[in-house]
Amino acid sequence: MNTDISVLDDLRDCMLFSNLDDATLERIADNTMRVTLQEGENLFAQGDPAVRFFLACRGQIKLFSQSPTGDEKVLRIITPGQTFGEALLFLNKPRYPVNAQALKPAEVIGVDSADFAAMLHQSVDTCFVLLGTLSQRLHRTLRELSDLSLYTGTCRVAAHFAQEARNRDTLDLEVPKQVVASRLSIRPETFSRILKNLSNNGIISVRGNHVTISDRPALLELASVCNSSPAPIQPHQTDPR
Amino acid sequence: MNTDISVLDDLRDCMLFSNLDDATLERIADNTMRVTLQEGENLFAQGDPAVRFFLACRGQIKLFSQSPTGDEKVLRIITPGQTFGEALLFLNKPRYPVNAQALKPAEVIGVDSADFAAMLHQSVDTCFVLLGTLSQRLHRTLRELSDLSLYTGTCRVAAHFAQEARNRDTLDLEVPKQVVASRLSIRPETFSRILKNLSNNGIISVRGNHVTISDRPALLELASVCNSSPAPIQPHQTDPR
DNA sequence: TATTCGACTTGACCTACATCAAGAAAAGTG
DNA sequence: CACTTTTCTTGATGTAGGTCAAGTCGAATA
Repeated sequence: MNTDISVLDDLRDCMLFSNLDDATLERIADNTMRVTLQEGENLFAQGDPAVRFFLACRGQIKLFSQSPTGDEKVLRIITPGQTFGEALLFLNKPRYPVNAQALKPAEVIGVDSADFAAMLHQSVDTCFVLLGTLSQRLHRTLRELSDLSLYTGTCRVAAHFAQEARNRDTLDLEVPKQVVASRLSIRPETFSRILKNLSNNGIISVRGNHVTISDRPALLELASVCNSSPAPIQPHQTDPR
Repeated sequence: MNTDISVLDDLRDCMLFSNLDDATLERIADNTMRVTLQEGENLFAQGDPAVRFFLACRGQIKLFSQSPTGDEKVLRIITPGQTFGEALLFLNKPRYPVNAQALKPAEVIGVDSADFAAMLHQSVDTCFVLLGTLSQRLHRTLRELSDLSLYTGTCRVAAHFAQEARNRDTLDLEVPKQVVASRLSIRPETFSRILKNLSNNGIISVRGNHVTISDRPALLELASVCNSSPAPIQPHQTDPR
């Protein structure tokens, strides 16, 4: 029996559980397990039976698919407060469709799926929260899918930065560049070249994992209209002065 | 007030509504509208306010995204019995994220979203049906997304045929080849070449929209292992005899 | 049966991006 | 602070698949 008071707190902080009364929450908490992951450690692998889903409390976790040849495609970066694997609740013989690996030391709470499903039956409100979450996730995924076949790499990078920076003129890459690249379905080398190109055109400037947007209109233009890069990706374009 | 008895029947045949009692179902049916679409006619466009979702009764409808330059990416083919647009129920300011266009004369039932959401609050079972539907759709979409960056066109075609044919050794393309191509994120020209290549290798044979699988093991091999085509796509490989 | 129109195919060519192979920078580590 | 390891960058080159243009085929229409 899990009497760890902090589990309750962590659950309560999460939208998905916020509609449940204390008694219900405690029952769920009883069947949870806290898992600590070191950087690079795997939480589960593609194909593993999925008897529980997770709430991230600390660190970062990447969800990624893998081809037989070992190539990876990062599908999602989990940050604290997010849940993952809940969608599997509703499949009959659920197995994780992706790998989960910690990008930095992480801590997650594993919630028993069957247990939670039973609770769900008692709370329509929670059903609605979950429905909302899954809907948004579905739309975002569909958008990524169409973006991938409709837009070039440069364009997807521009759109990503534009969204990531929202109203600010600066943003930090919270994960290694190669991971960002994979999320955008771009090879690290190509991603590097795209960044350089955008820099050379005075649209952004990059220092380490820190990106400054110097020409937002141009970035937005690229993000929307873009089909071919404005100045195609060139090797060593020197600043003519 | 919609007293059309056939609407009730059509709703009842659909999983999403099958758990509702007659009274509830009739209340929903009262607020539905039957829409008949000619081939090529649009049901809604990307960006339209989404006040209702739909149940397809007849025909085929393609859901597709469009780039500023007019390029299309087909995301889903709707067939009779399927619902679409329900996920928008749970967004605050819902707009259709895709275009919907009839591929052949079609008939759909439009269900008022707010109306249905209210009903949903009364039926946890229906929530679960919906959760199941959205989960599966999410997983399929995620798989397509990773397949797109991990596998070649040939491989995606092989996988598509393998799945479409399940246990049979034959399958019919239910939509124009260019639409299948777009679903697989392949240009019509390339799709044509891939089909020819698979034919030349004796893996399938194609006559019109009819595909026969002549070498299933080879097809499955391609579908799983494939990163480069086994015999790369060649122009006019003649049968050497 | 001729004719039109769209869907499909084929060829020639091109390009965005991947791959391979070194370096250069960071980031850890002893 | 040297030393290793990993990440990132850069260049040279290759290729899957896109683009453009010209057929060909087939179904629908006249």
